[in-house]
Amino acid sequence: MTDLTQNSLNPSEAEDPKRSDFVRELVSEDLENRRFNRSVQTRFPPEPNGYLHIGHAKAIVLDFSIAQENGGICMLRFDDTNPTTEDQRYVDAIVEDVQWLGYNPASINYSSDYFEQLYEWAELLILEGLAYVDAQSAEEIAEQRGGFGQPGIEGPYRDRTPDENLALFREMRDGLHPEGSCVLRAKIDMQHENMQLRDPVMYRIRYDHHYRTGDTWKIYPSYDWAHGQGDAIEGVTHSLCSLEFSDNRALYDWYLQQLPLEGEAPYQTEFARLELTYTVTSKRRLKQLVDDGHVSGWDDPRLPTLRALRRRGYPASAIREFCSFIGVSRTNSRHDIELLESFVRTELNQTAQRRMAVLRPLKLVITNWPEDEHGEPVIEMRTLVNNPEDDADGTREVPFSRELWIEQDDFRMEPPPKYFRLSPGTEVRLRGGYLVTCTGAICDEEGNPLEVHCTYDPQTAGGSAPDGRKVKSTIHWVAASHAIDGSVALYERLFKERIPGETTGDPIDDLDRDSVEILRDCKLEQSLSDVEPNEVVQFERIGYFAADPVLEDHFHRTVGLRDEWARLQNQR
RNA sequence: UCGGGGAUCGUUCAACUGGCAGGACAUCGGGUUUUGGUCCCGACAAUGGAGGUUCGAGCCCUCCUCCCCGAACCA
Repeated sequence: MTDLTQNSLNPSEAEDPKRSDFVRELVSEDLENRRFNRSVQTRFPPEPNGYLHIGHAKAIVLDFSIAQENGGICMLRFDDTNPTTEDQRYVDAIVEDVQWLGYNPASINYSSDYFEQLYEWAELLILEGLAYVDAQSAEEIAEQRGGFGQPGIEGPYRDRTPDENLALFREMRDGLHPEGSCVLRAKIDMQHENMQLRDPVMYRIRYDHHYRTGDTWKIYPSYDWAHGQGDAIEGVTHSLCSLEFSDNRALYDWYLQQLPLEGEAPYQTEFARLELTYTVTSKRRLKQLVDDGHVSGWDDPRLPTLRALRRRGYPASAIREFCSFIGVSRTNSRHDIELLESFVRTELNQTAQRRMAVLRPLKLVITNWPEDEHGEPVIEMRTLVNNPEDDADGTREVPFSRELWIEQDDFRMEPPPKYFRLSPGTEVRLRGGYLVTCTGAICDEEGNPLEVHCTYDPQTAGGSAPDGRKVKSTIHWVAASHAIDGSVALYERLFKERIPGETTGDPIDDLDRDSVEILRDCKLEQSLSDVEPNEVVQFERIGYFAADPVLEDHFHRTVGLRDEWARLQNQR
């Protein structure tokens, strides 16, 4: 189960300094001109045939914030006009994801609830001679539609009488015609330069079971015949969608003009969808990754789906902030994934509690550490700050003793230039513990360190020296006697290329086959066993990690900390 | 080929609709620091091209170039 409770909007988001964009400008103009006699209404209209991803988040944030900023409402509407591909489980998942993102739709609607109304309106168009039943094959219809620069031609059934059409259409509804045998088409203009207006299909016959209407219907409305009408029925004012629907706008308007609607009709505005570097956001590509087993499922943390980002530890607020920051335009663009990550870091830096975890352990022994009366090493409790960015998070007690685990990366037998961490003869701080000086190390035959030896300065409890001397590095540690064993999943980008598939046309070719690394012998600070499922903590000096919702002591790397040392090394 | 959109620092979003091209991320440099984190300071860097109008053009006009979308009984 996923925790969906902690997603109220930040106050800072509500009073977001008004950034203007062309959509908001349109809305304010409409408000000034009193175009609508109803409040601003928007809707997020997914088709329940897949899972929501970061691209949808942009649309969701836009739809909801436009409404919120103007005292209006935003609804969730499932555009479920295709029984072949849609399913209730997608509805459930989408509702959950929208909620997790932090939004409560004013209502949850379904295009399928309008099937009856849509059907009546279709008969109306037929009666007015604006729609006809075409008994040609899909291929024939496509052929007659013409092409870019070539006008279409009118088919043989175009001039049937309204009565004939009505009878035929009712037969279609009643299941008297096989699938694919005929369609209802709007009678517009086969020569129109906009192909969308070349007698578009309004209804097709499908004998599939619809997940909501069951077997009630044998005919299903097309997207265009359902969408604008759904908007109108619901009272939508501003119908926002992505750029590829630009050409559909004329049809959207045409349909609404033919119908006896009250009040000003909604109108459609298109904007550029969100693309990100090093990932894909298309239902088809995502489905392929899942179906072909390139990832473990729709919530594989390497995916850009909302459930994956959630599992990975991305805060909903960071996604929201990111989406409103990037704004909205009509330019095809691809944002750096780093920008999203920087929003995640900014949020998590403020909110995530700090803990110590050693991912690749190396034993460190403090040779002059005292023993108790039984000859056992003393266990000393050290007090560590939970979050330097937020005093309210308080402190915790962490055991410290003679034998500790430290990160393999934090010791070098022969330190490279600029290496500030432990090496023979150097002194470092064990965070919140003591200053220790390395006296040497036991190595295997190949020279790999097995155990590092240090002496500690008893005067430096807490980590500062009374004489004021400085050390160049602070490293994290976990007491060997109290460490819990855990595992960690380190994620890299799923794709090696900035624009997956750019060169070959197939993103799969750019898949990084090693995009996840599981570390199984990690040593975790005791308190890490208390972390709630999906909670994100910072492993000091490493990154942000989300507790797996089911696996014990397993963490997913949300995002790493910026790493100056790694950058230095890459420079050479 | 026709129709519809688009083009501003490396990436993106701005520029009060004709008045010194700004921010964020990234990069580079510096400072602070018990996280090589955070924070702070600084630097780099752009109006696709050619004409025209204007005192003045990213913005207006003309031509050109390049990119995206459109010929499902998908959405």
